Amino acid sequence: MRLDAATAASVASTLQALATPSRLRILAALREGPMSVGEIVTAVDLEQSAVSHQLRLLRTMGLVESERQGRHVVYSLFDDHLSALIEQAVHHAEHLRVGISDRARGDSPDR
Amino acid sequence: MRLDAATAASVASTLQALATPSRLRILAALREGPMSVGEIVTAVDLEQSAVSHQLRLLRTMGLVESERQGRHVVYSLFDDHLSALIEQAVHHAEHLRVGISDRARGDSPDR
DNA sequence: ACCATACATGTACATATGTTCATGTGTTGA
DNA sequence: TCAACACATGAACATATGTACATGTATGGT
Repeated sequence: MRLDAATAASVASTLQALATPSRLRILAALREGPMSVGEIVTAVDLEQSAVSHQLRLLRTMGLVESERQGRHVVYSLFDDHLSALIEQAVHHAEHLRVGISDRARGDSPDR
Repeated sequence: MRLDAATAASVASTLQALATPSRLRILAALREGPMSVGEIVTAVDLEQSAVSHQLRLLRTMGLVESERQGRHVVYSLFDDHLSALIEQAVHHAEHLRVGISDRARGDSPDR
């Protein structure tokens, strides 16, 4: 499979959206169903500001949608393809982690 | 699906390896089979130094393996799971690109 | 009208990341 | 042994990225 530069850039930018702990947790949580920002904040344990910034990014990239409900804004995954991609990515990535020297920062829970 | 911080960090770091155009192209090329560094350089059109650096990263993360053959060093994907992950990631990511405002990073618009 | 709630946005900043340039290391052939 | 080839590595650098802090905006209750 050879990817031309444009396709690679496009796909990479989408993958980039899944490639950070905070966004991955947000997206994984949203797989359970639509959630308000407040619920997401609780689910991922980040500052509200940080969550909003990441949601904005995900929204700009078309991975999530938002809808106002009263004072709340409810976010949801764009579609089932994304949900499937997340599930498989997590599944495969965890599988790949078997017996890895992993000196790359896959740790440090705090921050 | 709720991911704890440690799992999210771990999976995210793996996904990060796929989330850059250069590495994605390298990995996609390697899906066709083992290749020497020189062949990879030709395939992805990057400087040899840049390719070596990325290969080193991929190797440290356990995504690729290398074997010396004469003056050449031949790289290959770690296993079929990775190959499958790449294929699906590309496939899904391209599908997600349909009708997206995609104001993020360099790519061609379709709207 | 006022205020609390819920979320968004601007700014700043420390850190991470990818590439290039220069140089080092290992291997083959003459 | 020497030269070229193939690749790795170190350093420097510009840029991208994620977060916190401060503040702005919209909604609902009283």
